[in-house]
Amino acid sequence: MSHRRLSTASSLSHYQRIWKTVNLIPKGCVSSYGQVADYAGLPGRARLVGKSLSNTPKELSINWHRVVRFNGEIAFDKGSVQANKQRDLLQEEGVTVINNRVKMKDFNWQADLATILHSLEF
DNA sequence: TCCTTGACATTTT
DNA sequence: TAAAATGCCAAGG
Repeated sequence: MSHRRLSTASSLSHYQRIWKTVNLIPKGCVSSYGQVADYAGLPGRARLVGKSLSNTPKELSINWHRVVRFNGEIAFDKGSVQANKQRDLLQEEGVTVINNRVKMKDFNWQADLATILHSLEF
């Protein structure tokens, strides 16, 4: 194969960019699907973030639990196995989860541009 | 190529 | 505060 291009604008696929961005979220912080999409260079593609996380290969070990909805709500149904798992993982990191929801004002990740630009190597 | 789905977001009722 | 309507667009069938 002489030349293969995974996507039009980057050598990284959308999924790979998303996984990489998610792993930039610091311990003890959370981010929203839309925010991750923006930082990954895919504005307006929040749903794609969810899709890529659901398709994450097990061997990649992504910090999926640090991604919640824009209002701080955990995306899974309250009381579901997945929601409880995510809540436990977050609380282990010091993130308070009350009624299936995180206080975004307190825990939302504020990334600086330099971190993003440096980490995504484009 | 068309149609549906989705771990979402924003605006309007 | 809550629910509904809309917008969004890559993937998969």
